[in-house]
Amino acid sequence: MQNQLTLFNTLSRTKEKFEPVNPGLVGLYVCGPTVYSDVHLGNCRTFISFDLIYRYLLHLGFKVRYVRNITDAGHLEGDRDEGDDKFAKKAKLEQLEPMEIVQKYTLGFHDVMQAFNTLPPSIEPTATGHICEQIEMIKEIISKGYAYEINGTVYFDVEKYNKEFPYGQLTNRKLEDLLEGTRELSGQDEKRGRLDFALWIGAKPETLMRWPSPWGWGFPGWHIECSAMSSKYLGNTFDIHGGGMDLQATHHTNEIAQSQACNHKSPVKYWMHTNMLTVNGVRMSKTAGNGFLPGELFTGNHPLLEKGYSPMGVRFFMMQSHYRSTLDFSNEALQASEKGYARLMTAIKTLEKIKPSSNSGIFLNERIKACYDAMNDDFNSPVLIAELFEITREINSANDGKISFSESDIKGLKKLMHNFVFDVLGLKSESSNTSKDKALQGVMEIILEIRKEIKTKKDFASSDKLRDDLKKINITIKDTKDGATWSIEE
RNA sequence: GGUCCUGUGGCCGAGUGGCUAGGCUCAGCUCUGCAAAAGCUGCUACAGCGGUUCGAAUCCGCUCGGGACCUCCA
Repeated sequence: MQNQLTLFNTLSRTKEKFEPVNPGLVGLYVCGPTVYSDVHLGNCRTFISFDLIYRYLLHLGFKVRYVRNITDAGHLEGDRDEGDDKFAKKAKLEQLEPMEIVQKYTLGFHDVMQAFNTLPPSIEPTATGHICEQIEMIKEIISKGYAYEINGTVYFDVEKYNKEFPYGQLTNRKLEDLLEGTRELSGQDEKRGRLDFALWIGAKPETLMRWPSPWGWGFPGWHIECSAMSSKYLGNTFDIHGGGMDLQATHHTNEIAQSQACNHKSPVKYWMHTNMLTVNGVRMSKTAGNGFLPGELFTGNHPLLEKGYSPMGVRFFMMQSHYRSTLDFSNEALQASEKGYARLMTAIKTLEKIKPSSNSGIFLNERIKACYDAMNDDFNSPVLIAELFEITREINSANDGKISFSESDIKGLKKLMHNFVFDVLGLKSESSNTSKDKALQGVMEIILEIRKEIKTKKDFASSDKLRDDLKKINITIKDTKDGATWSIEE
C-alpha cells in the first residue's frame, strides 16, 4: 500500500508518486504558528489538513518524524526589516514580558489543536531555542558568499543567488517579474537588492528580544528559523515540507534559497501547500478582520455564527473538502456537515448491533480498495467520505434487514470504519465517559423502561409528553423495533 | 501591471474525454400508535460563446465573473 501513494508537489505542479528519501521513513516539516495572538480558524485548517496527512502516512506504516515549529521571535511586522518584532510590540501593548505572550498563546494553540483532535508533532521546536543553529547557518551562508552584513544586519543576496539557482521556482516566477512587483529602494534602505531579505536583524535600543551574534546584538529573520530547524531535525534533504499557500511565494521561496546557498542541495523533495479558508468568498485573515476564533466557533459567540459548532463537526466539515481547494465557511454548510457527521457516527454504532448472517450481501474488498484509492490520490478525503457514506447506507440497510452481512463482513467493516474514521480522518465520538455521564446513562435507562410500560398500556399521551419534554432539554428519543434509544443533540 | 488558481444542480463539495461522486435541503412513498430515524424514488448540474473530437463539464481559444500571491498572515 505504501507504494501507491501519490501527492501533489508544488515544485513540479503535478501529482507525483511518493517515494521517501529513505524507504519506510518520512520527514515531515510544517510551518507552525507565530504565537503573538490567538490562532484563528485559517491556521487551524492548515494544521488539520496536515494532521490528516500525518495520520495517513502513519496508517500506511511509515515511521514519520513530524516537526512543526513555534515561531516565538524575529517575525517582523513589515517588509522593511526594521522596528520591533511582533512579540515585543504586543508585549508593550499588554505590558507583559515577550515570553509571557509566547507562553500564553502557545498554551492556547495547544488547547485548540487538542480540541480538533490533532496528533501532536514529534518535535515542536521554537525559534528562540535555536538561535545558535540559526547563527551558524547565517555564518555559513555568508562564507559561501550569498549574504552580506550592513550595520549589524545580514541580508541574503537574492540576485547573486539567482545567477546559480532558480530563485522563483516554487511559484514559477522569473526574477525580472518579481522585481517588477517590488517597490523601489528608498533612501532609508540599506540592503543592496530590492528582493534581498534579512537573515539577522541588528537590535535597536528599544528592541526587547535580542541575542548576541557575530554581527552584534540582534534577532533572527523570519525565514531562517525553519531552514535551521528543519535541517537540524530532518537533514539537509527531507521528504515533505508543508504550510499554507500564502507562505509559498515568500517564506518557502526564501527557505529554499537559504538551504541551497548553504548546502547546494534542494532541501525538500515534496512541497505541499494547503488552500485558504474563506468567509463569504473572501480569505479569512487576521488583518481582514473577518476571521473568528476557534472558541467563538465552538460557542457560537460571533455575529457571523447562528450557533455553536462542535470541534468534531468542524473537523468533519474541513475533511469534506480537499486540502488544495478553498473552503468557504457558512452556517448552512456547517450545519449540513454536522448532520452528515452525526449520520456517519450513528452508523458506526449501528454496526455494533447487527447480527451476522450466513451469507454476504456486500463487496467488502471493493469498498476497502475504494477507500485506499481515495486517500492514495493526494489525500482525497472528500472522496473517502463519499465512500464511507455508501457504506453507511449499506449498514443501515443491513440493520433494516434489507441486505445481510456475514460475520467476516461485520468484522471487516468494523475494522474499515475504525481505520478510516478514527485513525485517518481523526474523528472521534464526542461522548465522554465521566461518572456523571454514567449516571445519566442509568437514569435514561430507567426512564425508557417506565415509558415502555406506559406505552404497553397504550397511554400514548403520557409517553409522547415524556418524549416531548426530554426533547426540550435536547434529549431525543427514538422508538425502533428493538425498543427505544436516546441521544443528546448538540 | 506581473504570476497563478477558479466558476459544477436550492446550498456545500468531488471528479474522469464517453459509464450522470457524496453530504445537506425539498417532494412523494415504505415502515411506525404518532414522531423521529432508516430505506426507496424524484429534482440529471457543470458561467457564456466558439473550436478540436465519433463524443467534452472534463482539452484549446475568447468573453464575463470570483479569488490568491507579488507587503505581515496557515
